[in-house]
Amino acid sequence: MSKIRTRFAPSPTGKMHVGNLRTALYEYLIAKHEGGTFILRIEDTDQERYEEGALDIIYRTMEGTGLIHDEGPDKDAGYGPYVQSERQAQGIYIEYAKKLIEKGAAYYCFCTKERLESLKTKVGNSDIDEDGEVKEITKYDKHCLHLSKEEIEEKLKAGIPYVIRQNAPTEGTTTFHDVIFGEITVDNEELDDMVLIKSDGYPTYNFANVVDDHLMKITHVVRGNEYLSSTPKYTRLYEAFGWEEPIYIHLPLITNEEHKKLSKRSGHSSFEDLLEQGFLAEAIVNFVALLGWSSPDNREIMSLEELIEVFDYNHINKSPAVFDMVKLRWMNGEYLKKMDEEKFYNLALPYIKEVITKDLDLRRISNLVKTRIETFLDIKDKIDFFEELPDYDIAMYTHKKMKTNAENSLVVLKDLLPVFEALEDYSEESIEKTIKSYIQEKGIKNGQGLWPVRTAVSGKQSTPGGAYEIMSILGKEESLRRIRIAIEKLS
RNA sequence: GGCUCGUUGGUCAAGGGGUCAAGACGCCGCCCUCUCACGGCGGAAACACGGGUUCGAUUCCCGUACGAGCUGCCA
Repeated sequence: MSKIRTRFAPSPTGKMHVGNLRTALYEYLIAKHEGGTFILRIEDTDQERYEEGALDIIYRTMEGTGLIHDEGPDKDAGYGPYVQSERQAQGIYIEYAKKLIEKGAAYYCFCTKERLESLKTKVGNSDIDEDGEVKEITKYDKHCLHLSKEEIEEKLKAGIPYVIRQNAPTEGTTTFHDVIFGEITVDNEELDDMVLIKSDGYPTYNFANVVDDHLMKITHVVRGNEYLSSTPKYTRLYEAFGWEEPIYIHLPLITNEEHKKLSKRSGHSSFEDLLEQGFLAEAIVNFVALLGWSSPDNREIMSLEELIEVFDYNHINKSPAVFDMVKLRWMNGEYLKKMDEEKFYNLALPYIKEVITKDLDLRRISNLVKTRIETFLDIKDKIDFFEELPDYDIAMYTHKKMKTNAENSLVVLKDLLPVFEALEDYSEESIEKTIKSYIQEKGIKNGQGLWPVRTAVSGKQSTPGGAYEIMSILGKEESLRRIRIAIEKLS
């Protein structure tokens, strides 16, 4: 079998949707698993939806996720250009559309918007679209198919706007094969004469895709499930051209918690949003890989390299997958825990500096927080007490499991205050030794001694790290100040 | 409405005629422990429903229900 060639073909219309990201990932994995070629093609045939900067987002996402393409606009390997608007300018699509017209598989259509509108039939009020409007269905009536050569010439010459439509058969059936969904057959009666070339001269996605996939020798067409129902039309196109169809791999949808297609507002719709929410690119990629696929050996935490090794597109799921933020958070936490200290520190630093302005050992704070967060955004709430002692309730000193209460705590803190005042060495070890010997001397439990101290210096029920770490990071002066405040509160 | 697809615990997800129906997240409990976390151990929790086929269906077939996608000169 020839070398695998897959392509990622995004439209530069905004952010990188996680569904698109997974498609790109799978295309990359399918190719790389067998040493194939992964191609980036830009599908900018919709001038209206084109957004400035969207191209940058695409490149940045690919780079950030490690999905490095072998061919693309910036790496021409002889199949270029890789940008559809440029291909359009070269007349590629119109050339192929005309070939179809010659074969009778396509035709010029001069119908006006008004006439098309009149073709629409209401479908009943049971079908309401997102805008609350009653849906209408249209099937083009092949009106222009019957125009004579002379009529067409005349209209063309007169400059009447036109589109080129596919001439789909009205009888029989069309069958195609999908790796994941198997054989799918539809009645040709269902096939609409879709537009191939728009009146602005640009090809539609439907047409450009088929032409480019063939011209670029794409072997495996990987795309979302939403294209499943239009695939028969592509099959007719391949047939009309006499081209061999690629292997189809339609991916199950990724949905939100309501089992609906991910929308822009759901907060996790794009890769960039996720980064902003404190997630790591590796974790996002890893997580998204597991939406619709699982490794044969049950591994879940996997690098891109490991994914390449074991990924098998024959074992992709059929059913839609819910994008579960909770599990993503867990996975991100796993990556954070595994990360080496230095790297974590560098990534966490900006978030730490958002809360800590005082001259504290940020490195130690970073280490404290490393195993306790799932995303970088969690850092803030965990370390804010280092910056400033919160105004806490003395009820916190009462803890039945620690066998301690406000009175006991006051005793402990009063006993310890002069000891800490006298203590010169505020290292963790030194503080630990000091408190432990007090505890031993008094014959009390660890908790009875440590709970009051930790509470006093942090003002919080729970903290990353314990009393020694906190005091040591805070330093002598601030620790003493907080203990004095505690004594005052408790007295 | 029509067409197409889907349906294993709350979520991801193995399995695919005979299994006590894996594992992970989350949840709960216990252990560790100065708190929180980490780590360790354990627990609750699923084959949508109805008919077939079969000695035997979660697995195959057909219906039903539910869900989703498509039904654009968007991709």
